[in-house]
Amino acid sequence: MAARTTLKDVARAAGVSQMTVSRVVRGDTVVSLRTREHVARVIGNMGYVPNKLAGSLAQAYSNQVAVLIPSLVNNVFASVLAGITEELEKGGYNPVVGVTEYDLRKEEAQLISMMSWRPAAVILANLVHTDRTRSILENTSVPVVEIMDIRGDPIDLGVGLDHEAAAAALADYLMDRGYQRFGYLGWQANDFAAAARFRAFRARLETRGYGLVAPDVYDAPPDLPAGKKGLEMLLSVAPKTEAVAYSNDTAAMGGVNLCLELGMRIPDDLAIAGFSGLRMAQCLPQPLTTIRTRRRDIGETAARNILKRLSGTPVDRKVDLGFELIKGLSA
Amino acid sequence: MAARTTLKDVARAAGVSQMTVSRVVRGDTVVSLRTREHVARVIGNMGYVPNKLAGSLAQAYSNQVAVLIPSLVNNVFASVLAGITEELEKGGYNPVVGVTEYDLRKEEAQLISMMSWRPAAVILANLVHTDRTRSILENTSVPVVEIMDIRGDPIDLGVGLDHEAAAAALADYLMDRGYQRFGYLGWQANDFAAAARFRAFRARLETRGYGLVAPDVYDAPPDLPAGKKGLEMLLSVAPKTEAVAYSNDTAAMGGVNLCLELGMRIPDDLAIAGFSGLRMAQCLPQPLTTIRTRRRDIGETAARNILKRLSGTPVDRKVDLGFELIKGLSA
DNA sequence: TTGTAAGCGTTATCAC
DNA sequence: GTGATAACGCTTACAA
Repeated sequence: MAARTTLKDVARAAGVSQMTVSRVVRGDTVVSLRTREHVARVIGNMGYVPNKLAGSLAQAYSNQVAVLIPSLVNNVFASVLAGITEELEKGGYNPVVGVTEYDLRKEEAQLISMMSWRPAAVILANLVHTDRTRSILENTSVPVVEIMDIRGDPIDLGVGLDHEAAAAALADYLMDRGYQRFGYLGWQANDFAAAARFRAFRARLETRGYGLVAPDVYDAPPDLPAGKKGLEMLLSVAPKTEAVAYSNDTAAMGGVNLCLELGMRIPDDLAIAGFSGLRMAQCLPQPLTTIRTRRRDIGETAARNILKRLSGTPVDRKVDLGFELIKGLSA
Repeated sequence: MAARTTLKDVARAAGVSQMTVSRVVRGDTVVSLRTREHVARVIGNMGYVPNKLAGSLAQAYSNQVAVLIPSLVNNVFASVLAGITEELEKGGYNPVVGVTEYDLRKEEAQLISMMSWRPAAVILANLVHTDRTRSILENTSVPVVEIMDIRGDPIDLGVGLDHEAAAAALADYLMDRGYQRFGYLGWQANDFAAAARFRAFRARLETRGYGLVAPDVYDAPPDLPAGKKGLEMLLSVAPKTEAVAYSNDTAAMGGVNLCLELGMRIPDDLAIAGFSGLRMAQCLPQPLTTIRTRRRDIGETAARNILKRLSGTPVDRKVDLGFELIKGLSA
């Protein structure tokens, strides 16, 4: 495409004005059918591609939606993003993805960078941000959706679940099952939702007179090998642990694996619980006891609410998609 | 941000021209230190955010790189994307991600949409595209990198591995181990790299007088449950199968799981092999026999080559990152 | 139904 | 060093 063909080129070739071509491109029906067809043909021949840079500049807004998520490798956010993408496309919007790596500074930097593209809306995770980030979001005129955790007050819109309630429900379930010596293995110290779960889990144990024998939180990606290694270390410190709660299903699968290798019986020798409700973890010989969250739904709902808001439809300020305790065979 | 502050506003407030402010924003050192500091202060106070729409329009190119990948949920592409993102950021570029769902029509639509944002470069998967897609890519003046499979001729740049060679290597290994009755379980009929592996695997068996007892290819996401179910069906058709090659590690883990449940010994009753070399699959009680690919590296290299090309440095047209046979305990 | 003119907020270019 | 001016390619508002 040596010299890009522009509206002007098409207009000249079609013998009409730029505006008429512009109208045809955008499907404006005020243009007579005759000219519309004529221009459309010329456009096809010339391989004209509209320049949205110019279009959005003229319109003050783009059809891009800024999406800031902590991690792409984490299956949870991959699902959320899939939901966002699918739903956004229905409205003709495209997600522009930024990865924050659970780092609020990076979130801020990414947001600033994205705002300069004049997105039509912003989606980001959790309710905790830097002051600068908050200030930008509070002052923007475009819709902002904070997803995942909804305990607290969203800046504009919120979609997710109550992570503390979820963790408490799991703690209750485990205590009801009769376990007494609990361990906790968490990852990604900057994952605020996970941190909230950890605190709530521990607090719930304490309200009923129990406590954590050995809590450990690592600042690393919560993958299967990590879950294995974490449990190894925990057991070396507190070998009498009866039940271990993981911050994450994938890591919990690592724990299951270690037990298999050491010949420990689950849940008799050690009970294991996860968080997320990944399909994968339900395929273990003993399906994992865990909390199922509606990840994809969170993404879809966030996107849908943006579309609603952009079209002027009233939207619920906060949407709680809830969670579900999966009573597996691992605890 | 009721009325956005623009370059003009800042200029007025600082008592200089727009151009001077523009220079300061971009870190142009021709501006005297005095004015630079002064203007920087004013910018800070006013909370000015540059409008890249306008900037890129004026410059004819943006700092966005279009990235078209088949799937986000698939861990392989999540890693590739992570590599791309990290490396691109070093050069001040941002990825704009489009998901094609292994559908060439969607790839085409996404590409057209992205080209209208005047990206600085394009990254997409595989060498197979629609005619229209090819034509757009052949005619663009920006760098284009086709990743994953490199057997064949890239339009511009290519980074990946030879999937057929990898599949053949795996077939050889399995035959050398003495297996004779092979099954194959693949997913995502439109995944061209996977399809190439399937053909190559079968072809290699045939050159040595073997063949597939039961090949099955499903058009669904290759997750763990799918791998389990696929194997169930395969064994019901061909119970005497000795070794099953999976198109994908995650699905292979499903197969391992089924064996555990059925009490089948691996690899004595059934040998299982995967593809990708996910860390997760190496944490099974019996590490999976598989082919390790350098996913993250592919992303990094693709991005690095774009940066090189954009800065005028010569670049290898095709980069083969190779693969590695992991001799696990599952086959 | 179609066209004209004036921006949108930057940057390149060339004076000063 | 700094500034005026003309693009960049489109859309809005209004005129014909």
